[in-house]
Amino acid sequence: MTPVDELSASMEDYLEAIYHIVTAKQAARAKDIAKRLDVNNSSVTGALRTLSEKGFINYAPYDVITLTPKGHKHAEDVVRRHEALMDFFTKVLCVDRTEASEAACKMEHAVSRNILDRLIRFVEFIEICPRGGETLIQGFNNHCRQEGNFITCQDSLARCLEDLKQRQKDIEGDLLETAPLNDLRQDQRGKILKIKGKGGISKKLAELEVTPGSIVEVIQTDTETGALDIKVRGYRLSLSTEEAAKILVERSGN
Amino acid sequence: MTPVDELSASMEDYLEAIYHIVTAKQAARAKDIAKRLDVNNSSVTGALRTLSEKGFINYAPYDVITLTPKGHKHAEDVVRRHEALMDFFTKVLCVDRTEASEAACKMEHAVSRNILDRLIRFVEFIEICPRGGETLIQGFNNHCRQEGNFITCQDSLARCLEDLKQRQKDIEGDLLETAPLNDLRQDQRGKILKIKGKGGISKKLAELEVTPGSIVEVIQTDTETGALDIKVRGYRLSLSTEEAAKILVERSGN
DNA sequence: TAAAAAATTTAGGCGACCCAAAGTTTACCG
DNA sequence: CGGTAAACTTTGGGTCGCCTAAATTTTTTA
Ligand SMILES: [Mn+2]
Ligand SMILES: [Mn+2]
Ligand SMILES: [Mn+2]
Ligand SMILES: [Mn+2]
Repeated sequence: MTPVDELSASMEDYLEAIYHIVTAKQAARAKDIAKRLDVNNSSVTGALRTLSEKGFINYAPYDVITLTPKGHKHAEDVVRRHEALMDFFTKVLCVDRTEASEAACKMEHAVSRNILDRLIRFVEFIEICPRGGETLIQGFNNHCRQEGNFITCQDSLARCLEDLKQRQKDIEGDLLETAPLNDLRQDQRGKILKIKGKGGISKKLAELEVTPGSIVEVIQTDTETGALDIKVRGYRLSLSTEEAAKILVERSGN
Repeated sequence: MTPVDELSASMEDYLEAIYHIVTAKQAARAKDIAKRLDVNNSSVTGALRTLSEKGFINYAPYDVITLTPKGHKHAEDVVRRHEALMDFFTKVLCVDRTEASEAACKMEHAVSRNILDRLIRFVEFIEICPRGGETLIQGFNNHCRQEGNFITCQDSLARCLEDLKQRQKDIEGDLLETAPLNDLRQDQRGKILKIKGKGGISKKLAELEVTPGSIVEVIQTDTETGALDIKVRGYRLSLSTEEAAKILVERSGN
């Protein structure tokens, strides 16, 4: 049998499914899982027993299913891999979401820690680098489609220069500003300049290798409490206003 | 049982191993395969039977193993996937070769046709695009390593502009020239400008979706016959001098 | 509250892998 | 030619993931 802390690809998919169902509703039932993964009910029971034996889920026959802390953590990791691959496929390679998600769900079990990390950083970099961004992706798309009426290196270079100069103008007009993270609104992004303090959130971010230069995206804001859901380096985090205030970012011009 | 034309991940690995062994020596023996894949001899026998039944290899008990045309074709496809992922990991993500190869060999079985295609084109694009290339990758590496002394968007953009201008100068001095593919030497690359003729090589390239704009790399040249081994869109091809002469490329400044 | 319906589990089976140990075949040498 | 070592195959046994059919439990409904 596989070691108690490890999961086969199939078991990871079950765990992932449970995670999504538990997030949407309160708890998962075997039937939901079977439907989501398109497998037979009895297959689910078998998987549940395995996951339960290994301590990933709370499960008793006929009872409702929830994740243990260990299971939750592992599920989040699977989801992170899934989303990271998905982001790369959709944002960089311009593959449509359905196909990207299917491929991601197969590949997520085979990607190594380190390569995943580089991939996340690469997408981040392409999105934020002045020579990357939208226009690079556009250029890539043209490159893919070009049939005859392509451009020479020289022309291509000239165009790139044009493009960057234009962007410089845009940015100068826009005057990028520095702001605490809690000033950002939903869907805005920023580049981390500084993380104040030593313990608490600062430590946590350091553990995740979130450093100045990393890109943060605000996923959601709670208008009442001011709490933020952010995504950084592939991780989804929730921050209180106080915590967010400690993070200084340069607003991304977008 | 899986359909007769399809192979499981495991069987693909066996096929891949056989391909490499057959390429190196004349034919493969069960023992070589077992050693290469680090599995038990008896597992190899089982795999050989399966591959033989499905028509991928020529195999008789106690005899030497070779690939059928069908097997050769499928093996080349597996290798193409392996190399494409490997290229992306090493050239773009800067992962070291050993790790890249391991990861590629796991992921190669999960990557979809379309995504593989986009990936190959992306690597090609990054290598050839003026705003991509070496300096972009360097920028990416800096982005990964930066701890505190990172750059703001504005500075970053200025640097990029500098870099592109410099490159423009380099290119102007170098004056890129147009040449038939057979003029390129080993390890040189070029961007396809035009493919002359209708049938033969032209048709074959069209089938592989090799079009003007695609990047060709010369892997090896035969000084006697002038034949070329090239790599284009992830495919390895052998061309005679006459065939190569029909392909007009713009020399890559590298 | 008892029967019907729905959900879940159990039992049994299959295919794809893999391994250890035991048995065969082959190649080669004195 | 016989003996032997190396290479190879077969046998038997185990895991994993999935399925169907049948049994069991829970929930709904009349
Ligand atoms: Mn998956
Ligand atoms: Mn997934
Ligand atoms: Mn492989
Ligand atoms: Mn491989």
